Amino acid sequence: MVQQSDQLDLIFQALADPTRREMLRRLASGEQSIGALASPFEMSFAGASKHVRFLENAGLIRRTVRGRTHMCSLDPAPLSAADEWLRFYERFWTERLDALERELNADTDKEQP
Amino acid sequence: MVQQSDQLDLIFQALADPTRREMLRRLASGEQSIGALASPFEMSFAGASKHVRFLENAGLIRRTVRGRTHMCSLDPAPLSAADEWLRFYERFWTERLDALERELNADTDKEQP
DNA sequence: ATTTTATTCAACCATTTGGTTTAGTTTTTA
DNA sequence: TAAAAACTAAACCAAATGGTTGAATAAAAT
Repeated sequence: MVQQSDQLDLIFQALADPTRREMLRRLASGEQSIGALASPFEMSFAGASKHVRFLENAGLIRRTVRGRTHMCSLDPAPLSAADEWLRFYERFWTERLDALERELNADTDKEQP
Repeated sequence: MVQQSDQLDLIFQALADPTRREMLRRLASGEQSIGALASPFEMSFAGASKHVRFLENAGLIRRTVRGRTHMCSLDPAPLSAADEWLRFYERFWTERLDALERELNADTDKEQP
C-alpha cells in the first residue's frame, strides 16, 4: 500500500471540490440516494457517483444499500477533525480582528474626543 | 480566465498536502525564508518552493522580498474562511457527542441504580 | 571581479483528478 | 418474463499535481 497518506489529506481534498461540498450541504438536511444527490448537478450520473465515492473514501459519508438504491448519510467526524486542525490557528485570526478593533476604536476616539 | 473557482477550493486544496500543512505550522512561530521553510523536507528546493507558491496563491501566506531572500508570513484570513465553512457542521458532531454522552450516562445509571 | 547564496523558471515525468461513454449487475415494476 | 430503474465498473481523455533536474537571475560575500 502506498496509502499511508494522512486522513487529513483525504478530508481536505474531499472538501476542495465545490460539487462535493454542495453534496455534503444537502446531506445536512437528511440522507439521500445517489440519484437524489446527483440530480442537481449538470454532470453524468457516473460522474456524480464518483464524487460520492470520494466522499465515502474520506469517511465523510456512510452508505447503506437498500434494494437497488444506495442511501448516503453524513458522517461528521472527519469534519470535526478538520475543524480541530484549523482551530490551532484560531488565535491568529482573532488576534488580527482584535488589532482591527483597536484601530477602529482609536479612530472613533479621534473623531469624538 | 478559467479561474472563477471558489476561494474555498484553493484553500482546502492547499491544506490537503502534508508538506504544506507543516509549512503553515512552522510559519505560526514567525516568518521564515523559503530556504528555512524548505530545509526540513526531503525534497528538492525547487519542489518546496512550488509548495510555497501554492500556499501563496491560496492566500495563506504573504511574501516580502528582502534582498535576495524571500520572507514568508502566515495570512490567517483564508483559514478563518475555511473554519467558517466547517462551523456550519459543528452541530452534527456535537449532536453525536451529546448522544454518546447520553448513552454513557444511561450505562452508568444501570451500573449504579 | 568572481564566487556563493537564495531563489525562480522551464522542461519534463508519472500519477491523480474530474469528467465522459459504454457496458454490466441487481432490484423493482409492469 | 420482459422492461425499467438505480446503480457500479471499466476504459478512456485532458488537465492538474507533485515531484525532478538544469539553467537563469540577482544580491551578497570574498
